Amino acid sequence: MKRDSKLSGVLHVLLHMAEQSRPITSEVLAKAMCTNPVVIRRIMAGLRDEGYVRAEKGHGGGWTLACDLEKVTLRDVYDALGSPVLLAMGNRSESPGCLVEQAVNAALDQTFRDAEALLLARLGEVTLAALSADFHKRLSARGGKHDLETAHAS
Amino acid sequence: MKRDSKLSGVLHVLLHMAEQSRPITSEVLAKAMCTNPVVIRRIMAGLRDEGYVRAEKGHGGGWTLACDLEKVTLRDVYDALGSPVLLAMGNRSESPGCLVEQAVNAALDQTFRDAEALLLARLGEVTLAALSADFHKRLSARGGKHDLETAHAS
DNA sequence: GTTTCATGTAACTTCATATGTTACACAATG
DNA sequence: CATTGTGTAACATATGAAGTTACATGAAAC
Repeated sequence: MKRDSKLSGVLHVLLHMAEQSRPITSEVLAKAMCTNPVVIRRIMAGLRDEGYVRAEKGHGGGWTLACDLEKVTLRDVYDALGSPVLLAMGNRSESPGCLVEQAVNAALDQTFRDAEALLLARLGEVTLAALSADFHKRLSARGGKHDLETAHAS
Repeated sequence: MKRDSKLSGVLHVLLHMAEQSRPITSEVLAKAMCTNPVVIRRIMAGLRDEGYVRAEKGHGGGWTLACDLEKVTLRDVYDALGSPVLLAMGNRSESPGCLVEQAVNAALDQTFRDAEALLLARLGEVTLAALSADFHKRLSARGGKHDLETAHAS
C-alpha cells in the first residue's frame, strides 16, 4: 500500500512559508512540491479554514502564515488535513456475528488504538516552532543560506 | 485511504481452521470471507511457505493448520503475509537536499518508527492460542455451538 | 488408468481511489 | 479593465488492489 505524504508535504510548505515574508503563490509551492497548483489549494483549504494560513487573491497574492508557530502542533495540522487514517491496516467487520471474528477484532483493535494514540500524542507534542528551530539549526550548521527555489531545483 | 484487512482476514481463517479437523477448501474459505478462492490461495501462500499451514490436493484436500498455536504469534502471521506497510502515512523524500524537508522528516520519522515498533511488539506478544482461547471463552459465554458455514451465512 | 477434485500460478479484467488537469467564477491589485 | 491570483467543480489519468479466467499439476476415488 502506498503511503500518503500529505502531512509531510504540508509541513514542508508551512516551514518554507515561515521563512518568507511575502505571500507565496500556489504555483510556486506546486513547483517546489512537484505537483499541481490546484492540488496545493485543495490541501491548504483545511489549513485556511482553521486559520493557520491566509490566502490572498490578486497581484502580490498567495499564501501566508497566519498563526503563532509556538501554538500550532503537528497534530493541529494533521487535524486540519481532515484527520486522515493513520494505520494502513484495519479490521474486517463483515460477519460481526461470528465469534471468531469478534475475538480477532478485539485483539487487533486494542493494538491499533494504542498505536494511533501514540502517534497522535507525539504529533501533539511537536510545534511548528520546534520544527522551524530544527531547520535553523541545520541551516547554521551548514552555514548556507536558504531559498525555496534553489532548494528544490534538482 | 482504505485500510487493508488481510491480517484480520487471515487470522479469522486460521482460527476457523483450528476448529476443524478436516481440511477446508479454498472455495469454502472464500465463501466465508466473501471473496474468491484464488485470492485465498494467494494470501495463504506465504503462510504455507512458512509452514504454518499445509495445502493438500485432490479429493478431501484443502487447507489444514500445521503449526503449534502456542508458538505462532500475530507477528509471525504478519511477516508471512509479506510484512505489509503498517502506517498509512510516510515521508516525502523528494528534495532530500532541502534542509526544511530534512527537519520535517526527522521529526516525523522518529514518531513513525516508534509507532511501528509498538505495533510489531504487540503483535509479537499475542499467540494464535491466545486468540483461540478468547474465542472459546466467548463461545461458552454464549453457550452456542460453532460452525463456519452458519456463522457467515447472513 | 481415467475421472474428479483440489491447489498453484500466470495473465487478464475490473474497480476504487488518489492525483492531476481543465475550466471558469470570483476577487484584488495596478 | 487587464492581469494575477485563489476557489472549486468537473473531468481525466494513473496506480494498485481485488476479482476472474485459464490451465498446469497432483492426489484420491472409482
